[in-house]
Amino acid sequence: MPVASDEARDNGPDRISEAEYAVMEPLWERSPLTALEICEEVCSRRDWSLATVKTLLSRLVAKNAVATEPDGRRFLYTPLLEKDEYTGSESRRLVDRLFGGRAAPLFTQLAEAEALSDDDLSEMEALLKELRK
Amino acid sequence: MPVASDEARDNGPDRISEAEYAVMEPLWERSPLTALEICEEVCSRRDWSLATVKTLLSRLVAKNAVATEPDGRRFLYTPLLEKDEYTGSESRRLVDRLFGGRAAPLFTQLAEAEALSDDDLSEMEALLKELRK
DNA sequence: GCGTTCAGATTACATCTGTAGTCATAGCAT
DNA sequence: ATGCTATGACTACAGATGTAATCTGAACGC
Repeated sequence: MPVASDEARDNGPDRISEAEYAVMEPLWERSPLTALEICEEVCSRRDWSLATVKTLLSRLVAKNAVATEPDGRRFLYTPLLEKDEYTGSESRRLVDRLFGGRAAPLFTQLAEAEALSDDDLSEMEALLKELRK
Repeated sequence: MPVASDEARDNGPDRISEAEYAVMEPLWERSPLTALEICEEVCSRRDWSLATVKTLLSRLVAKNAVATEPDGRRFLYTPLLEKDEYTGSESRRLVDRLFGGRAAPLFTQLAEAEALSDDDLSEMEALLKELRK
């Protein structure tokens, strides 16, 4: 039986790296998944070997970002860190670091980079209206 | 006379790290600056030694993000990478990586994280109106 | 039962980052 | 001229990250 690492003491949530994020994505789509299933999702896209995915998974477990559940001889992996939690904190970090915590300049920046589609504009208008209620 | 590193071959602009970014900030405020002047700006804030700033500066030079100009026995440093260039590409990266290139979900995310001040909302309204013209 | 195989665990190793310390040298002060 | 000093260059080194290869042991096939 695979032994769940006795470490992974409840430390605050560590930051997860870009490669690790790529491994989280399939888990956020659907979980639990096995290492192999995750590899099927990402290995071709990123040109990784299964071993790489396994390494990243154990680091994620060490960081308390995913949980393992034994299933026969292997593990099923489930995210502990929610996607929104992650994207939220990363977004916040960016805004804090680059724009002094103000969100508006970020969107100005994106507008200048022509990174705002018409759909984006409509959705943001709607959301703004909502927030203003 | 200080010898400009013969490296720094014209490679595309490398990514700059968080610590390096901290060194760029004073340069974006005002330039050129000496290493010491930069240290005066950031060393206390980040609790760094002058040596650290110098290391970061040489890495930035190697990455073609700042230029040096000899001034007697020392260097004057000037940014080559513009602040907008940097914040723009970082913002874009985030949106691409975390939100599939769509800006609206980022906005939603920030709203949910209560990272939007009233000022932000007003500015965003103005920005949207402007873009819609 | 017993070997094969497939999982996770362990180890590897180069690069990047954060954070300095030390070396070498060009100028300045005397 | 000459030694002191300020400055960039070089060196250091631990931890994070990207990217695996190898080891070890349990499970399945026969």
